[in-house]
Amino acid sequence: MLSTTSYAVLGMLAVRPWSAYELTKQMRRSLAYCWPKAESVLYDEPKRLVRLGLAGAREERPGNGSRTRAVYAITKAGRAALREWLASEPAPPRFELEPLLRLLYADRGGKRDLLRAVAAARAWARAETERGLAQLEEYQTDGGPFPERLHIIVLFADLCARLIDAVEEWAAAAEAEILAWPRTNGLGATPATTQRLADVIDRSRRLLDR
Amino acid sequence: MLSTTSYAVLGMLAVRPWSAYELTKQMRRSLAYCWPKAESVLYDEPKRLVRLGLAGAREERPGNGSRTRAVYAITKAGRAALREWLASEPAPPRFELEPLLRLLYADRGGKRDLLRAVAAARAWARAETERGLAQLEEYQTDGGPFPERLHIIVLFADLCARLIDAVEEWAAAAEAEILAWPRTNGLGATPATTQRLADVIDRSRRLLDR
DNA sequence: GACAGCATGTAATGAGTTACATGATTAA
DNA sequence: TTAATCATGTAACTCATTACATGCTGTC
Repeated sequence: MLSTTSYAVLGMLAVRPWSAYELTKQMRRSLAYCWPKAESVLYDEPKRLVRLGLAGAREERPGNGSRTRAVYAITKAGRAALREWLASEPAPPRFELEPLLRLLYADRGGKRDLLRAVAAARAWARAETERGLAQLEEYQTDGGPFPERLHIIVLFADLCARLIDAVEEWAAAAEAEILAWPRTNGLGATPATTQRLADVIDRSRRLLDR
Repeated sequence: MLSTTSYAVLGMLAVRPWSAYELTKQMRRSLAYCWPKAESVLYDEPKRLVRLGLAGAREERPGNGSRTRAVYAITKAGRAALREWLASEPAPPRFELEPLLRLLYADRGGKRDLLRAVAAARAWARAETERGLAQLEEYQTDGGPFPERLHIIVLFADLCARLIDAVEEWAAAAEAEILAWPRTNGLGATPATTQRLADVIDRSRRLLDR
């Protein structure tokens, strides 16, 4: 009856209490990599958790007389619900890649269009790597905000980085290949395509053999 | 005003005409990898495209007297809209990984729970690889249903395979590390964590240096 | 001749995003 | 002192999923 998103928020509250705004900041550092949502979710979802008794809200007037805000904390019942969810079966991964969608129909557009989509993917990957690297260096120097959770955080970052790397490496190779295309449509099995197909099959076979 | 999902469907109609049911079959072979949606979308969305004049519907009584069905085909206006969309800037990738979300809060559950989530990711990756491999071998032997589009399809499959590989490789490594954990919480910077952190940073730096 | 499964849809509900609103703080 | 940005939220609307409905087709 709760959505996965509810548990995503509940899990953050299990780490420590946060205001909605603080949750949005933290989301960019962690949740966004595995469960991306709009910020407004972090204002709505905690209210629902409170209604269900899984979290509590405390009105707070931070510092000197500024606007009051709600700070949410997990409850005993909330921890129990989270434990129960953690013991259940996870849903499979889902990748949303608009640049790849554009590739799929690239034969209806120009080379320019396709190169732009691939470049966008690559630029995204490089930017994410840069952001991620900064965060990781923080962990290395001072342990970050939750040093006792570092064993989890680093394992988490490892997969994120691998996925982002995969996008970058692919985009670089794709760019090179597409540049050599005379046009976008009707090429079929070019030598490069045949070679790449063999490579992909090879990699897949090796993976399954492990 | 149209959603990306609309263009995803419009793009399929640009390849050839399909009935809604045929679209759902095809979705499993391509769209699902970059733009996963429920099947019902493929019954609703074409109607919208027809309302907007971007597609046409033809009632068809397939074969011998079975139930009639709608077959959708793109129109001139539809091709123009698709071309225009292809020339626009794509949205950035988004990864939804519930197993990774569970890792993020793994210190609230047992090792058993975490290992299950990681195993689910790994099993998913292996199953996808198997499915993908079968499809790729088809392309290799007979060119598949759209041989003139193979240059696109193989480039598409390349990224899909890389992403799935990344999940599998990570899951295998993660499984090994987690098995060696004495518990899920409070470990912080273990030797394995420190090493892995250094490795991830290293990979990121090398990527940015390219 | 009934039961499973394929093919074709529809409707209700819930999730998620975008756009807006408003108060406080800081920098020019 | 105005403008920009941060901080805190709300509302409208769209999108997406889940569950259901129904007819046909083969098979036991």
